[in-house]
Amino acid sequence: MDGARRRATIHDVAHLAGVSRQTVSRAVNDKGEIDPATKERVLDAARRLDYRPSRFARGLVRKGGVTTGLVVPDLMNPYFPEVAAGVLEAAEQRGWQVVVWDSRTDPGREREALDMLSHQADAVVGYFTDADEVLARHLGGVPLVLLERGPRQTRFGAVGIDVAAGMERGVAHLVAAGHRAIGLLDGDAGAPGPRRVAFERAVRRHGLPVDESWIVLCPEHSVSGGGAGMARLLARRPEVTAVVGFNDLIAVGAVRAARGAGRRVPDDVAVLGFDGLSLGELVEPALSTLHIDKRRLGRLAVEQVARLRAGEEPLSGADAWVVPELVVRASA
Amino acid sequence: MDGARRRATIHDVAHLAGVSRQTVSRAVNDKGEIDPATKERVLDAARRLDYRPSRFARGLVRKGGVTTGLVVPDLMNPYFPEVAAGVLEAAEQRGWQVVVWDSRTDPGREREALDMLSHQADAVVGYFTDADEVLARHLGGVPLVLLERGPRQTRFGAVGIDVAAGMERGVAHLVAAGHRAIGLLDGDAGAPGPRRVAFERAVRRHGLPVDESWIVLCPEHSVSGGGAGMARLLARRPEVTAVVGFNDLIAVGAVRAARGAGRRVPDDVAVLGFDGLSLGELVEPALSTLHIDKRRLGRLAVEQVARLRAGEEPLSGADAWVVPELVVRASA
DNA sequence: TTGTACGCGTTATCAG
DNA sequence: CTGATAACGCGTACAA
Repeated sequence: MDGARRRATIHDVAHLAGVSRQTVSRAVNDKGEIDPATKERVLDAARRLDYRPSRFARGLVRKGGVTTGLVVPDLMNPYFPEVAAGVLEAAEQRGWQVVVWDSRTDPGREREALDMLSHQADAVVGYFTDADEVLARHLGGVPLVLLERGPRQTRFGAVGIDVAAGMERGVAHLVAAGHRAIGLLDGDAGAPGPRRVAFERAVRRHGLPVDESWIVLCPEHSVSGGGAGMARLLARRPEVTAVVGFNDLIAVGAVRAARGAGRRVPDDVAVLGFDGLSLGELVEPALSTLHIDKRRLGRLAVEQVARLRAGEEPLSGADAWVVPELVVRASA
Repeated sequence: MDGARRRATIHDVAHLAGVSRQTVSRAVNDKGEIDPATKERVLDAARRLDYRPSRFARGLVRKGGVTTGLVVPDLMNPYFPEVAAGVLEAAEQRGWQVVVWDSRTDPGREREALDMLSHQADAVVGYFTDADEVLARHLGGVPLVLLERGPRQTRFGAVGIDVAAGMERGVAHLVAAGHRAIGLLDGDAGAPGPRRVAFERAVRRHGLPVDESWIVLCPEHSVSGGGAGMARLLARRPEVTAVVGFNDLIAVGAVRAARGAGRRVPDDVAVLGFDGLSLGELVEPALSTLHIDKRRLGRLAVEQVARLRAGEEPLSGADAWVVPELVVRASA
């Protein structure tokens, strides 16, 4: 009839039903202490006016529930729905709700998300690339928990992944299998990320060669991005006999590119992923990978938020730190 | 120092800074009309008290932003993150935020989600199995848009998938390829769902046999669920030469089960999925499928919500109806 | 059983 | 530039 009209308030309902606002409140909230007849009359009026209590007014007086924001870089990458599932699970247990933002791996959009969430949420957890300083500026004091950042790297809450330990295991596995020419399909642009640093260290420790010629950047973090990266690596370092991918998607792309270039996997070149997506079991050959417990990551993040809010000591050490586990399948 | 203390209000800040609440408001909201010196003093006090404006109080007076709830059955199924991405995208464009719930395909949890969201959200979109009546009871008048329900099937808003048209195309393709013994790996328990109904109709139209012996139920909607279903179908109808899966995950499971049983795909048995997951391109053989534009589905749902809220006529016909597109790859 | 009066935390209006 | 005062919409003692 008229969609642009202001929404009905409790007052309107009271007026229409010929009662006081208090009575309306009782009827709507299904309290006792009200005559069934009037209650029906009130409810009817409410229905006719399409009345719904304002969640703001209600939250104001009832000390409304907790809302936390979740910022992920890319919902279409199967990795992130899994950590999101962990966050949702833990949040729900506490009766919290979570509003989700996809930043599309764009620092600008990450900041926009913060601007929004710092107003609408009681806490934020997510993936951010900016430095603490700039994050703080967009945060307005809202508690923040950074995903996949070491606790020593930020003054905010954090839940990390022990990339170094994972990479160590992965490289050791490859070396044990006899590989001496190992490449990295990296995903971190700009400064060397944890994976690259850990990779170089691990490879060096085994007395193998490493320099930037063994490392190619895959800005895409996708199967096709991995394919492109692998092609470049193959061109630059034809003698390569094993590669580890920044994540499973990239690794899968590497497998396909290797095969496309006429190499057998794992016989000619072994491929190791870093994620543990269930997708890895489905491809041919099945992907060996450093499996990360993503759900746990999400749950831990929520727990950190809870501690921050309570003013408790944040989780630390092994409790706020998930370590990748080597899963050997066919590809390596 | 003390986490359980009540949060500081604007009043506390005003008191500490020795100004009025109004001045605090001006400082915090970065309005003009305030002396830089006092502003700094106020901001300092706010910082010291860890003051953050109540989003409820603010929403109350400022006519707060729109929040919509999104309820999905299973975030770990790659299908749903994609529709979620569509919802988030469209919502963000309108400046709305969306709170996400995973119902784990449990009607009971779907209702819980409604109970919660009907209080905290201005609208809800999602997957629900209950009948209109019971949904309405948990909805308290909040606008609802049902995902993947025909507009004629509900009194709420809806965005549908033209399963019949899709299935028609799929079965036609199989028949054209010479298949005469076609099975269905269904996913809808209880009453026959749209896929099953459409399947039976399409197969019959081509003069082929159908009865429940050709149809097996996969309650799991996963790769392993599909595998189990395929195994049963193979046992019951060894002569089967083609199957269509309820979704791509189930179809992938079917492929693996078929191979495990010594059948070649697609030579001995063709497999057709129903989803269009990008995962389908990665498996071996690549999965033929009825591709659904899931992002669009999500975007349309948000658009429906917008119309509902504006009191406009909801989208209908082709505009609220996404039709699956046959993508032929290797598996069929 | 029903109504009155007040407070929740913030912003807007209008004086000063 | 700053400060009273009045909403915003609802819940809850307390009184009738």
